[in-house]
Amino acid sequence: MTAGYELEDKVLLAVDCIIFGFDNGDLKVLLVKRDFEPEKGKWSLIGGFLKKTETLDDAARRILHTLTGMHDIYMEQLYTWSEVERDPAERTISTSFYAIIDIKQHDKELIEHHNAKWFSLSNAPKLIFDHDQMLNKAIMRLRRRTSISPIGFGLLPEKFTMKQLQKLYEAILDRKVDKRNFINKIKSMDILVKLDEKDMSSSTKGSYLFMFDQEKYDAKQTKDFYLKIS
Amino acid sequence: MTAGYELEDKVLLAVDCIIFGFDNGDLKVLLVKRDFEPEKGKWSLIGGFLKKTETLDDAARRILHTLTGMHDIYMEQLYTWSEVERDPAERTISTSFYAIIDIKQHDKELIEHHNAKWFSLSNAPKLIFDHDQMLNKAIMRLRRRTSISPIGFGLLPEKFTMKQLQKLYEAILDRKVDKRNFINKIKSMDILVKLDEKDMSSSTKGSYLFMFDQEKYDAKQTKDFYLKIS
DNA sequence: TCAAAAGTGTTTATAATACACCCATGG
DNA sequence: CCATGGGTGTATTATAAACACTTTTGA
Repeated sequence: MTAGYELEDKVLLAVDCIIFGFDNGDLKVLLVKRDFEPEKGKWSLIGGFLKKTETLDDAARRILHTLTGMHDIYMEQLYTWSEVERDPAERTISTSFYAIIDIKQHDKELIEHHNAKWFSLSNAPKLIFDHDQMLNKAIMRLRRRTSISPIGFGLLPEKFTMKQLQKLYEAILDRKVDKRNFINKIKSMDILVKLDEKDMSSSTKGSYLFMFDQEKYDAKQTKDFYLKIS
Repeated sequence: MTAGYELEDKVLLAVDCIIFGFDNGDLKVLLVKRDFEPEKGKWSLIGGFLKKTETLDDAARRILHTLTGMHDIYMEQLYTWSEVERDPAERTISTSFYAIIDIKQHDKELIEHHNAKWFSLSNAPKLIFDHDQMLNKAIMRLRRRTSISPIGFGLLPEKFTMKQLQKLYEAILDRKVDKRNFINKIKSMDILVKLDEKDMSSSTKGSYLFMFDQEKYDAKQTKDFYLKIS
């Protein structure tokens, strides 16, 4: 069997990862200082090149791990960018992926990787190539996702307060939501367990801690379940 | 300036187009008989390879035109497929695009291209590689899009009846919708103009013809406008 | 005159939104 | 005893869904 592919152009396929982090009410993005040309020394998304022996998802995981030490991050494919001059050095197509994680839970992994740094969305530096476009598209996608389906585990400590959860939504959606409506909505979703424990760190009264109920959450995920935050 | 890209793998980047067609209440997909190895003679999506000098969108348009004669079709990027063994002949990544068109308006262009053929979704043949997956993902995306935002121009004749529009939605969503709710909804969107003309071809009473109001439609498109069909 | 498709509104249910006061406690 | 953040419920509005009869006219 001979394939008729001999005359076709081959190109470099890059992967760029947009990692959003949530910490203390603030939505951030993880960037790295590029250590090779072109644009060496400038800030960029976490990127690298696909190898022939791996899928794009594999490549994204490998690159993320190499540049930041993080592992077990589920990333979702976002878009493939193909402007001819997007990388001035050579014709390169890039597929972008994104994920959102809890910064605290991954801080230790990151400490030794001094090239990677968290930036608040509001004061992120200008990025190389079309990475600003990628970031924007990722923000849009994240907002849409967030407003129609509950945010998963792993973004908050195992035990968290309603206030923390609300702050998370507010950070992603970039607007305030009504406390009572928010709580009612979350309750109606029935994916949280209220604990007897209280968090005393931010008030005299203390606020109840909650956990995600993995089973209920999974059950709902499979259906056409959605959440709309007022 | 030297780029540090020399050691990276290069791959073939393919483009596959999923063209949905609507004709007479039936939703179809356009397939071609492959005329090169591997899998020569089998049915596949409309595909080809990216050239170094074009974007993916350019490539999609070029390939669609080459294989079917169609032009001026706006396609939306769907997903990039990268399983290592997806094409057994050589490592190939593929970005898929989709569009939906009015079959009647493009029939003439297609007549001379005997390799391309419309198939109803319900009895499409098995496709090569991962093309069935691509098709499925495209159907899902099309349904979601359809249920949250009005379908554009170009899918129906310039003048059309409410019945035709309803059939279009029903074909895409693959379920019946209530006539009165549908009409009320469409009216509330305020993007159609009712003409004085009637279509007499399907009843003695005749049914009014409508046209899209391009300006109103564009205005709404820019907003967060959406439509939900009961 | 009747068959076949067109056209038309109202009621009900559900979901989204707006909104304000009391509670508990450590200092 | 009071300042601070925690906790709670209801009324209103908007949207979705269910539902059936009358009109027209060519054959």
